[in-house]
Amino acid sequence: MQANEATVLLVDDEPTIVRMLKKVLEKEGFVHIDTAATGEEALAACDRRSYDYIVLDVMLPGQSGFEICPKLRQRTDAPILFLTARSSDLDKLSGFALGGDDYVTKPFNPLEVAARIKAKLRRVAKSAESHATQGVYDFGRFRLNELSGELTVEDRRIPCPAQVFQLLLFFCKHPNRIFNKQELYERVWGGSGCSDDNTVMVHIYRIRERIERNPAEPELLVTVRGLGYKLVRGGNDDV
Amino acid sequence: MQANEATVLLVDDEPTIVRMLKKVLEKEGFVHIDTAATGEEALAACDRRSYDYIVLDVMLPGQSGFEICPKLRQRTDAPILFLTARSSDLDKLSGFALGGDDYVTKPFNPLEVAARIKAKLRRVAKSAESHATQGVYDFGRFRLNELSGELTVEDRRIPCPAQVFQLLLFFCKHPNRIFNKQELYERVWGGSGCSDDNTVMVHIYRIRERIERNPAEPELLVTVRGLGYKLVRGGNDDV
DNA sequence: CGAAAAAATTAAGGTTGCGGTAAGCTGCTG
DNA sequence: CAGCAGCTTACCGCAACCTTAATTTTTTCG
Repeated sequence: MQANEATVLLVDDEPTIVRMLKKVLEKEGFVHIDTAATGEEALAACDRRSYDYIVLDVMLPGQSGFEICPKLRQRTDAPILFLTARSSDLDKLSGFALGGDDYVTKPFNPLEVAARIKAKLRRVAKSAESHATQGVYDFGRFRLNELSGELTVEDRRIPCPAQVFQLLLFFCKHPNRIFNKQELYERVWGGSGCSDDNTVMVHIYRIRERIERNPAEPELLVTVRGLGYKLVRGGNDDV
Repeated sequence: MQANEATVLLVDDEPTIVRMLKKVLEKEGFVHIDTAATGEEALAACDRRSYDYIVLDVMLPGQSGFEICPKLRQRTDAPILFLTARSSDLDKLSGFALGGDDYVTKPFNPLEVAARIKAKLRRVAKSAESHATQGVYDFGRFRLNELSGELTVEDRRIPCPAQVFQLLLFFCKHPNRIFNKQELYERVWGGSGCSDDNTVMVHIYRIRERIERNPAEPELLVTVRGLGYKLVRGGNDDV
């Protein structure tokens, strides 16, 4: 993905910052840049179209960036970069539990932001090219082949029943993104009936006992208390 | 297959997308590119001539891409690449059901699409080449000759009725890939009528009693409960 | 052209593994 | 310390699957 094709959304309530950042990004080759001043505007923008990258200020009027982030995640898989004013905000970013992919503290160097966006987009494009093609999802420790329906953990074929497979496949298609039980039930089981949290939970467990080194301390399919679960893709991320 | 020989069909109702994609593909060396704005047009185009690759938007006026795909499959074996707008559509592509071979989410990089098409065509060309002994599928224990319609198991000619032969041939053409009963019925029998799972199942059994050492414990044509059936082939895979 | 043979489909019964449910337990969190 | 969210285990019913058999359709051949 090149800068001149990517669409970027800037979310910040301070016009000066937005203006400056937009200017720099444009100079750096980005042409599709939208802006939003509040979290609500950002959500609306994401409903309207789909972005390749989102820059999100933490301090926003109304709902904070932290509150908005999970809601954005329901709408898009795009990488999110947090702008934080105080370094204490950083504490809350531990493990990027909210689904963020990067962060920068104010005051920041706009060129650095541009560079990070470019780097991430390059990486996404590359991985999209190598993976997904042929429906093979490789997470290092385990590998899932969508077409042959095979799960391989540490080079060993592990039997995987249909429903477990479907759920794991869903996570593989949306790595690093948090889903709560309702969402999972709706999107994997097919929506219809009222969701059964427990059913989802049991299947989460069935995935873990297959792919985790120690199911009691998940490293791949981690739970984010109060928000849901996410499949973390480690490896090639230089934050 | 080279880009300058392949014929490609683009199906999308948004003229801007079609125009852009066509332009990029032409720049990438493709010369035979047709376009269609609806599923109906696409079907008509496939009746008129045969394509090497089809790019199919999911969101189409009238019948959706998902609905069109099986009907295209009755007319052609060409690889189909789905363009999906929302990532939730992706869920429906589990197992690339419906006969799709690849997918890309909007907004997409047209160069990536071009690259995928080229890669697939290269792969198809290569596998067609390696199967220099045309229409002969050798699975070690058994061998199927498409042209002469002969099935040989452990060097013994085994009589094989038409429908059984067709189904086995289909599996041979797509080794290691899972198909459920509906898919099999649509793609081997010719879709139209509502699929009869039982018919497929009986024919699976007919195949097994011919090629398996012990039909009760299939090793070649295995069932993946809840997902479907697949013909396993040890070693080299070109899915 | 009609009867017999083969093949395809439909039907029926038996088996099993999976998926959902529930229930008890653990450990955060306020 | 109480309450709640999540973990873990075990169990049971059902649906997916297999297999055989009957019936219909197609093909073959006298």
